[in-house]
Amino acid sequence: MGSSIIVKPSSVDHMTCSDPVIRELVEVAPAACENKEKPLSFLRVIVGAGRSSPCVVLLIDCVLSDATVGEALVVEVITVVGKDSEVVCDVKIMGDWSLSGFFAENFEPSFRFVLTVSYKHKKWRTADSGACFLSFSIFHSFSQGLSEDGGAVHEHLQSAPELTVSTVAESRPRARGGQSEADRGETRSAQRCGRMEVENRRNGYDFSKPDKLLSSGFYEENPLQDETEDGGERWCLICGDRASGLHYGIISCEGCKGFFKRSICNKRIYRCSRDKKCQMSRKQRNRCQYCRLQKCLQMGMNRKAIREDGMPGGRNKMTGPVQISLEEIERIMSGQEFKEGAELSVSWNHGSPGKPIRAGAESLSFSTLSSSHSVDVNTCTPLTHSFLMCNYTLPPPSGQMQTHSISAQILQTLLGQTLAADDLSPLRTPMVIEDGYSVSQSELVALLCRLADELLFRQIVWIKRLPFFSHLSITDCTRLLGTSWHQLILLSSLTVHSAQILGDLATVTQQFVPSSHVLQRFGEDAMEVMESLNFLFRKFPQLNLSNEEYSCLKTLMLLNRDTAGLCNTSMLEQLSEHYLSVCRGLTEQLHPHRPKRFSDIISFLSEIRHTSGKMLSIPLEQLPLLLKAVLYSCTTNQNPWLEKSSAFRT
Amino acid sequence: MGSSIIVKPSSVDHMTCSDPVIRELVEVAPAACENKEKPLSFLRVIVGAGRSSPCVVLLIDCVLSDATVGEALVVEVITVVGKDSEVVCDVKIMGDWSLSGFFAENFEPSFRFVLTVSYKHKKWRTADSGACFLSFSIFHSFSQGLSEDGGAVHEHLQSAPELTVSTVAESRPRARGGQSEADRGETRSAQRCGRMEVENRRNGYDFSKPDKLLSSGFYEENPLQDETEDGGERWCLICGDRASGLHYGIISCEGCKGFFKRSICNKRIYRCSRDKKCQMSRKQRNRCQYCRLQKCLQMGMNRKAIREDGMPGGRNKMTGPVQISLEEIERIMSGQEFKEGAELSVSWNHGSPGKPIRAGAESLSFSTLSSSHSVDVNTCTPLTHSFLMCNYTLPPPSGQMQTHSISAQILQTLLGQTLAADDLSPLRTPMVIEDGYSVSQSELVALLCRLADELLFRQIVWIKRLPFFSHLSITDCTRLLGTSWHQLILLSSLTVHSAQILGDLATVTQQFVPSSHVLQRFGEDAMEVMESLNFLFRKFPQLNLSNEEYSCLKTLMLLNRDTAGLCNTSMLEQLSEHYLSVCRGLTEQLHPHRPKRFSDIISFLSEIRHTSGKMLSIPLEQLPLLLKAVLYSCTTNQNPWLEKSSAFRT
DNA sequence: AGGGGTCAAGGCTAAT
DNA sequence: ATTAGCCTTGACCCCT
Ligand SMILES: [Zn+2]
Ligand SMILES: [Zn+2]
Ligand SMILES: [Zn+2]
Ligand SMILES: [Zn+2]
Repeated sequence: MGSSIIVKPSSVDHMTCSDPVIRELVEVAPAACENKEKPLSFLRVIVGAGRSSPCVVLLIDCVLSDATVGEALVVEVITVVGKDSEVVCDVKIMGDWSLSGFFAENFEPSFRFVLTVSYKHKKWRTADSGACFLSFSIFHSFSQGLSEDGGAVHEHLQSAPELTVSTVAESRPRARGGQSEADRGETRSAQRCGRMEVENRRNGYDFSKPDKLLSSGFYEENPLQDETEDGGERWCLICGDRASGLHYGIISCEGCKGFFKRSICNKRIYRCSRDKKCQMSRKQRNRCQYCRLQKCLQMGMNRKAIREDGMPGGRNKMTGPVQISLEEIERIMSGQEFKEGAELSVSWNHGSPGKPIRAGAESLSFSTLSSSHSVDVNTCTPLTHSFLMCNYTLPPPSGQMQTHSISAQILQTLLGQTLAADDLSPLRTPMVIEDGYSVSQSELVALLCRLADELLFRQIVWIKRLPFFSHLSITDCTRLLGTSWHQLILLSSLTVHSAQILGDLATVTQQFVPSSHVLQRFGEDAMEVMESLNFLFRKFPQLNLSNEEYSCLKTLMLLNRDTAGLCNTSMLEQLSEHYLSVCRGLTEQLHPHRPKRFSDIISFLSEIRHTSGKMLSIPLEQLPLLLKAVLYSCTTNQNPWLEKSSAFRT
Repeated sequence: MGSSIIVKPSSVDHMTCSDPVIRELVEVAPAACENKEKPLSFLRVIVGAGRSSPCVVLLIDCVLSDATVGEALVVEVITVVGKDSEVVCDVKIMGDWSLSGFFAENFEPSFRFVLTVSYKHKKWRTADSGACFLSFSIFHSFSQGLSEDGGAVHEHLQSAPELTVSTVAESRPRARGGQSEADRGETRSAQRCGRMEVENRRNGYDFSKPDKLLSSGFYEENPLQDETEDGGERWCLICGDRASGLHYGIISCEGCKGFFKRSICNKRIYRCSRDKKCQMSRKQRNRCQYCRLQKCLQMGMNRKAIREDGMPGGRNKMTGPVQISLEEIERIMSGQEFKEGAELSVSWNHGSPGKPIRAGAESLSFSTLSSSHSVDVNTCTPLTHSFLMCNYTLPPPSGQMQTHSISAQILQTLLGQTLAADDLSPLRTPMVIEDGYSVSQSELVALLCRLADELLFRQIVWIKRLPFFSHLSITDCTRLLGTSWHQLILLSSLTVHSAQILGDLATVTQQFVPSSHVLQRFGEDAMEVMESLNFLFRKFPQLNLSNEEYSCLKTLMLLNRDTAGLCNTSMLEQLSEHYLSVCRGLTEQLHPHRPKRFSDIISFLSEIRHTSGKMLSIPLEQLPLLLKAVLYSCTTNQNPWLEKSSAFRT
């Protein structure tokens, strides 16, 4: 019979919390010994981070019957996105295998792979992994190493129980290492239908019950991914109920679909009896029609997807989600719909109340901008670098007379490109829970990790879209990102995504009750970070940053001069100075009566850098409590950021 | 600049209502004078009828700049079907050009052509005309000349306004003749994109909006046509929506395709909440599933084309349309489907209610027929003509004992061939309109012309398939057809196509509101024809003609002894007598208890001849009202032909 | 080219 | 009257 061993990736202590990727095993070679023991009965792949450089490591966790440690298991990896080469490599059973140089060489924020495993003259192939996204942990360990002692994530991992316990299929030899979990009914039934299931997930979050808190959301929504659903379900972006697919452009449930249809078709006008901030959930959604329709529009439901002729069936040609401005939403909600082209919203200085930057104001009209305001670019650093001159056919700033047109040009080229690079749409990571659902520590950790992953993904995509990206080396890009990723994420959370953070995420954290263990360990560092975040979430939005200022700031953060080991420092410094000048110009143009505004912004930039750096040293297990405290403080007693109070407007 | 003249085909007063054929002009010779005025800026070809013989005349309507009347315009015609010769001919600008002897020489019901035009050292070529079908007008003027004064069609044409006004492309010289319609925005834009458009269509029907009432339907559906789509589209035989091709044997839309698939696969049983006569259109088709499936089956959708294995095999030419009986349809619809072979339907004497002859009973089983009934061929005129003996290996009627087998033989040869010659499938001319669409006079005229064209086409095809066709001279054939075409068309309308006439066409006519002008001119002749048609549409179906009787009758009509100028009169007379005998035998065999039935049938034959002859003298513009009145009368107050009332059965 | 499948449209209707 | 689960539909897609 032979003994079976369980291969643990326990040697990999630098691995953090990306989800284990596990797929159905497809036997490639004909099964020679059909009913006998399968030599390889279980295999899962865990996507980890490299130890010495920010790269992807695939950890192969498998169960082999009749094997001895050190035996050769041939693993062939075919990455579909990223490196397109087919690599054959001998892997020791207890080893890991790194997608050598992945990301560090191509700056791809996502990839997919197929593994072919040979062992004892048999061959298996895993199903396509689907889209895998870089985990923020790839940078986390580095940034930690640079700043603090680096034990935080490790510690969290150590506390996760039975990370690698796995069971053997039908033949069921005695399982070693950890209690025998193979006796559970679900495991057996899962195996019977030919799928492998993971018994214990990282962070202890039970991914097999996605209807509780989270689903794959961002991970599965990406166009990269194909139909490898694996029981994954979608959740309504409006109320968090089980979604039945895309409706009017966004993932939503039958209820919200029908509600939106009825509201728009019948031109219904609702009224909120409270403060137009009613929370949406499965149970609560019917309490306020006004807020429900508001959220439908905020989340991007597209009125154009409603058929005029009422013919069912068929497919719409071009109906994605539509991001419209708050004023536009208000206008629709109040029935003041008028002429065509109202969908094109201009996101600032239109008497717009509240927060001009937020998910949903993507379509900014530059012509409006450049004709009503002019930024004096002559005070900006002159652009001398070739790509700034050639690629965008920018005329040289040769005199005072052309200020206006040059300003428009620049806005439409460099700043415009920079602004357009950013994805201002709402975060896809589901942050909606059922009414009274109690959120556990591990669930909240998982949610935060996912949020961080999505935010990181967006930053990488943004960088790749920046007008100067192609002029940077991948090495420099990686270095810049390695230094600034947490700053960029925090800045995004404070601005574009603040509504979701202070709204949906805050709601989730309120349903989390920290354990006494966590409470006891909440230390000085965490307190300090809490204070800083509190300050930032309360004060930063008061700046009322425009989208353009935000773009400049984020670029400035990326182009951090403190980053070590850069090659093309001169260009980066020039760029940095240029964006600084543009930002100053914009600020002074938009708020001429507030001379201190620009220096305030720069101070905030510094504060964000400092705070995000300190956050890295906070153990992951403390973050749920930390966030709960911050978000509670910022959303309960008079919160000016979610109100449209004019007291804080200039 | 030179003056431009507009060439009118105004001298052609014998032209009737075929659609103008107009195609994009393709310049063959390199454009020597690019930006200058084009010598030939507009050309359209109108297919007309010859004056002195039933043949096709191509009328060239063109605009020439800098030309004088009488100048030579060389037109080369390449007919693709029909005469394959290339003819070069000098054409005076104001002349017409006749496809000399076309049809009179080859009896082809359709043709296509390419024109090459030379003028002032430049050369153009029109795009392939696509399939052109003989218009019934080719015979109409002759039949008129034979019977009445012949002014009817002419009169209609005169009332059509600005038949030949055409505009000049880009250069736009002053247009002469009729008000300048070139100022209309659509015309200009149409010209801008390089296509020639006709401003005023014959009959005033706007062919550029095919979704309104009619489309090319029958014209473009013919296999003669290749991929010269030229905006030509196909239309669902069930609902009139835009078709996406052949599905389950017939031209149909995606919706009806999917509906049929789901209905059959899931063995759905529907119920009609009304009278099982719900009209089908794009808008209405979803109102009654029962009637939709019924029409799918009526129109010939083939359940065998649905794959049981689920494999998406496409190239299956074995699955054409299937015509099944009403009972069979009812059985399918009610879910009483049982064993195999039910598809083979016998269309008579099965206790079949209503009308055994109708579009949809093509697959008649002769074996069943010959074994259960025997027609005494010894009472028939003996067949002596050679082709009846040789071509079909018919044993001579040598004794009484073989009556049975001879009968079967004859049925399978002469009568069988005659029956098989006819195309019993539904008419392809679209007769489905949107719900509340109001049909105009000119639209209805155009529809009736198209119907007549298609019915004539079918008669020509039928004649060419008749067992004795190859033994007739083309001259005789043409003469026979010239005498009987309207009789054949009316007979078809009363029998095979009565369901479509009394159904779809009746519906269209109900949407037509005649003008006071038309109402006032509705004279005595029209009243008389109306009475006759009323009688025929009400009484003729009560005969319950079988397909075989119908075939005999139609052949008898064709072989009219009154036709003048025939060559081979002896054979024709013998054939006529033979078919008369066969018909009498069939009638007595099938209805032994109704001795007067045969003479009734012959009386009807006479009545049909009389009525169709009188119809020729009715001005075309009176036909919409006439048809509306007849069809309204026949479909509203108790109509036994569309019901399955057993009161009228034998 | 014409099968089958997909999945967001609209429709229906019992609960509320 | 509103809601939402479930059903029907059909334009577009992939497959052979
Ligand atoms: Zn919802
Ligand atoms: Zn509300
Ligand atoms: Zn249809
Ligand atoms: Zn019906």
